[in-house]
Amino acid sequence: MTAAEQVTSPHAAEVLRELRAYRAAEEAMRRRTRDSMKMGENDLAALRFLLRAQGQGRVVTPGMLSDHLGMKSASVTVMLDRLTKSGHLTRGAHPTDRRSIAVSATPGSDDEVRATLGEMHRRMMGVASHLDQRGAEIVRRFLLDLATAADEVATA
Amino acid sequence: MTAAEQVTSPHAAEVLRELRAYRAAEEAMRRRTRDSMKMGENDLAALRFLLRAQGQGRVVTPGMLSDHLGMKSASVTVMLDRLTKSGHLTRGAHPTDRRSIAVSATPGSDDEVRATLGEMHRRMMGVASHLDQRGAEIVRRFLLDLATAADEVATA
DNA sequence: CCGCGAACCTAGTCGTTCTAGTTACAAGTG
DNA sequence: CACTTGTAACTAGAACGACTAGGTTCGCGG
Repeated sequence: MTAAEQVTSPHAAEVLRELRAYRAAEEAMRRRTRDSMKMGENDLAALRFLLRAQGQGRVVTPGMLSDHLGMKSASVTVMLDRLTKSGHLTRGAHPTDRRSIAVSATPGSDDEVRATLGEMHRRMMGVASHLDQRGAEIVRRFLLDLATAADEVATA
Repeated sequence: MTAAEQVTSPHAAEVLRELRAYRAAEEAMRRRTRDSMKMGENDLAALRFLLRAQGQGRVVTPGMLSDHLGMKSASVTVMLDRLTKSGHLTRGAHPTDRRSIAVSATPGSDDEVRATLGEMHRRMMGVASHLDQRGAEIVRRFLLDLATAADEVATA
């Protein structure tokens, strides 16, 4: 707005506008998914985390979900109750630590999430595949710089 | 994972990984800001919307916030109560429609938000400015395609 | 074998949003 | 001008989700 900001190149503003538009679109998509599954934000994030870990054969405990989602362990317990009652996951015995618990997604939940987020992932992969090697490098660098910028804000 | 997805170029996966990293970083940044201001997500979004509109001399009504944030008007009322009590905004008379209300941010609120999100915006602008014309076009196209993909998922 | 810490759960509270219903005003019609 | 319909915001009350505090069970080191 001020004269000092006029030094920025005109196409930079275009890029940021497009970035905002993408973020809005993705958020709206995520919201539609949550609404159609009648879930909260954390519930869906937990399922995604769970499915990804399961795909790699890793065991997931409530504590890991607590760390990953930034929730207190008590809140995780209630969330697991909720998702268990809705049939999205089950609690089982932990293979090595009898204090702990192994959380696993039900097959139905797996299908449900893959049907929506998997579709999204495929499309995104399609978009990214249209980049040639140089384009990919440019985009990658751009995203990396943005992430660095975000990390540095309000941290110093 | 399956053989069918092996057709995607290897650098595409890299790009998507970077994209996820950026989204996580931005979300974390936003969360830090919200926590430091002790506000909810919508509260902060409302303030940003308000400040941007105010910068353009536009009048903001509760109804506009309701539309923009996807909240019910009743929820907006409560949110305005909250933000008024915390000293971030004031309610005033609407210039033309006496049914309506003009919401405006307090100077203190303006400073507070600019100090954090303005900093973020400057940094993002800096990153985007490092792109040359061709790079900007590539990134812009990429983001536009992603937004289109998100829009089309679960809509058909 | 005993105490300490870790992992999870239970109970109670608070904050945020929603639905339903109300009041005040605007706009169009005879 | 009187009347009807629609719009803007608010009030009341319930639902939902996350947090704090306080158990319970179990692994581990002395």
